[in-house]
Amino acid sequence: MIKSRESLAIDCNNCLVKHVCLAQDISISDIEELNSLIQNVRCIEKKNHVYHLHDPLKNLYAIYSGSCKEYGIDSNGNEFIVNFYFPGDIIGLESIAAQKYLYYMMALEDLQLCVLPLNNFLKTMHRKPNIMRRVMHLSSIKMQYDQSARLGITAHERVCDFLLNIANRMYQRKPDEKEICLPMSQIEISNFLGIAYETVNRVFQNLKKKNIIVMNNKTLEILDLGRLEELGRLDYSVMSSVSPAVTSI
Amino acid sequence: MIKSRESLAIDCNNCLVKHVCLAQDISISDIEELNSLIQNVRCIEKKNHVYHLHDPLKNLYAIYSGSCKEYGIDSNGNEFIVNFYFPGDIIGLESIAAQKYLYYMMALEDLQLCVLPLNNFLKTMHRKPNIMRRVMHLSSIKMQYDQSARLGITAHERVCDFLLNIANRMYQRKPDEKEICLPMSQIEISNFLGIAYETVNRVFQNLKKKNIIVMNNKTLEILDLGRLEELGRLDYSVMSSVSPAVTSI
DNA sequence: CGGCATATTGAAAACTATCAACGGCAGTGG
DNA sequence: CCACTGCCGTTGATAGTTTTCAATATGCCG
Repeated sequence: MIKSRESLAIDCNNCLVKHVCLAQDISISDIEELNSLIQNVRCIEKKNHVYHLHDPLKNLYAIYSGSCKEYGIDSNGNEFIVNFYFPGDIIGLESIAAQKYLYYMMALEDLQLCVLPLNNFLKTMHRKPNIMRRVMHLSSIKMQYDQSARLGITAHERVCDFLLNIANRMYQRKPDEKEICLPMSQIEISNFLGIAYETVNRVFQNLKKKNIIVMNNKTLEILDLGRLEELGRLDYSVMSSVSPAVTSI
Repeated sequence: MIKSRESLAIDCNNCLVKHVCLAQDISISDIEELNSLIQNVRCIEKKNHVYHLHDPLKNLYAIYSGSCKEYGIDSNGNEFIVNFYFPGDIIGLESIAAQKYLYYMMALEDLQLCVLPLNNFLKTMHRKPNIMRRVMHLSSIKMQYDQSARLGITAHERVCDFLLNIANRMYQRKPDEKEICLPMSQIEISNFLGIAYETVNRVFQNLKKKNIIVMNNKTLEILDLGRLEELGRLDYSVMSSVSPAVTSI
């Protein structure tokens, strides 16, 4: 379950998502500092947990591959999904203050996580001001996405904003990929957006009928970005101009 | 409009909200570092802007007194409120990555803002690891609140969660105050929550009728916290146990 | 193949937004 | 000082959207 980074030949220098992760804008010598900080990779199979609510927080994680969902259980015993995370995202940031994880984190696909021991990470930030700046930068982007992820009012707007958000983040990661793989189910999307899953499905059907998107199975392709943006509420031009880095929805 | 901190006798050591701001958990000698970093206070009258969308980001601000709203204009020209901020909150964090402000920030009441010049602030964080840790801590709390502020599904849940969120934050600031002053209008609450203002009003009327809250003018008192929590979705016990510090909704 | 989770669709019920009207209150200007 | 104006809060009636309930289809996994 835990493997050495070395055995998997994982290195911040040749990482496919370093441009959205810690290593962006960091000098070669400082990247070595990251490489020595991050010794291990945790591998977690689909549907397994990275951590549970209230587990003591010892590590943050940077997603090397795969995706996961962050969720809690409300007072009625129902799951509520707080966020989805993708390669390059840092997970655990919102739990630092509490020193224990505030939510459950479950793999949606098989996950490879670069392990960031929190205390050493803070020491590294202190030694290397550029890494500290990079962490502030990534934190800032996460705040920006968290604040604006849920702004749409109607179910249509919410679903369109969700698709734009995901598409935007995927574009940062792989600008050439037209097809987006959605690792979460429609039920999970509906849960995240706070609307009934039948409604999510109907909005998807509607967007398909208007030839704005195509979907088969889990793959999504956006045919008409302009019209999707008209139907959503957010102006994503600001977001994409920020930087090629994203931490969360 | 800009005054020296000295002339107003403002000092992190005797600040009324230092326990939710930067100075918490910081040694006396490091607090002097904060005091020398923060030379000025910006005073802004009610309904005036702290900054506008796309202004270059040179400063963060710590709210010394007053409150403000963060908002944008959507593609239809309508205002959408992203967040509310109160004394002790740091504003501007989500704009660091973009190096320009991502939203408008308007005073809801007369504001006094401690000015944190960003570059010097980053240098201070580098010099003083405990201050860096404190900033990470406050960032973490902001993420936590941003993620969980909007989780309710129905209008009732959303309004109740909003009240719990505000009450929680006010309790951190003044544990003895039973009455909460809501500096924003019902219209602004409805805008923030993404529901019609008539609906917000009806929920308030309903909560009053059930003797869960009392409201006159802008003051709110929660009579039955337990029932309010039942009606909301979030479990705020986790939040309040985190730490006596909050950065945003 | 069987069993289970997810996706899809229709119809009815519930909820929320919209439209409209009115009262209160503060600020403005004559 | 008082009328006037505009913003905010309040309430009812109606229209529109979304949820809920129900039934069926599809796809995945052992």
